[in-house]
Amino acid sequence: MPELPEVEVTCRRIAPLLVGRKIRSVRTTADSYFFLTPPAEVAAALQGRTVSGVSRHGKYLRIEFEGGGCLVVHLGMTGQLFGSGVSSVRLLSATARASLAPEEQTAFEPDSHTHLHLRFEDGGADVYMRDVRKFGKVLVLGPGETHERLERLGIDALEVSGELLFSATRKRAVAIKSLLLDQVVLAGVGNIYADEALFLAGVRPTRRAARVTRKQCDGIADALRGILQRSIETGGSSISDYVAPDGSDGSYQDERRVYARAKQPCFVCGSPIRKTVIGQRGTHYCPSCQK
DNA sequence: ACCGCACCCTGAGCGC
DNA sequence: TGCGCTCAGGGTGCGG
Repeated sequence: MPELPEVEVTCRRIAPLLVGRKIRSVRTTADSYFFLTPPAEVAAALQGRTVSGVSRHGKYLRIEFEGGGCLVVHLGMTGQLFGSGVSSVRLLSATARASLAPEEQTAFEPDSHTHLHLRFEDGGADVYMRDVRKFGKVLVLGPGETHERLERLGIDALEVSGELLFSATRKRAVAIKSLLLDQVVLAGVGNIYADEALFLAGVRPTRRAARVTRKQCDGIADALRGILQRSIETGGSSISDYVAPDGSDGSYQDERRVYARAKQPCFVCGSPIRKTVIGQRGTHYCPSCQK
């Protein structure tokens, strides 16, 4: 489940495969709500364009073109952006990996979930976007054009401060966790990092936002920045049953304190971690450490 | 303006 | 073995 760190790592790894290269042709799947811009228009808009850069805001990626305009990509829950070369192995789903013998794992073949397939004039590695559940999104923006979804995004979560959080929480009746997940307040935080940050800050996720103190807001902001930064450093791994054979993948999953640890002992006090539901999302916390 | 909830999708895991 | 059920969740959009 890609959140800010996973998107940042994807951004850094995909950039060398895109920047400076001219797109020769684009293959897409059939139209679906995955395509905010219809697939035929995406293909037409990308063909012949040269990528000038890749950037990220919150969980959104922008693949920018020389002469203006860009392709906006959101990975949703299961989105993957990767090249046909060395990086493909790490970015395939656990299922796809498990079904392949180790010696076969370098040969990715586009499947029905591969919604974009980019080929380049230089004949080098292809680039794929794959998304099994289609919660991801792609859209094309012309030069200077914007989109409401992007306009509304709050400050990137790596830049969050206690002051910002404090002012955003005033008069808000929602659970503090729901507020952290609100991309209009803060862009990039997802379910895992919200739970982890609230644990580190010692704040119970069900607490109403308006009742969180200024000091606690400072704690949450510090915890968020620290966790996101640390996760990027470790490769931005998300929670998964899969363990990379070579162990070279992101390892943040090994550092989580509460997420997906229901009934297991808290690392600080030993109390069993509790699981509840907030805003349709599984929520994990220590009943003793988080007030 | 704000809040809670249904919904989009597919695969994994479970019980029978 | 295989069916049917439940769960996972980012984000939108609806009704209250």
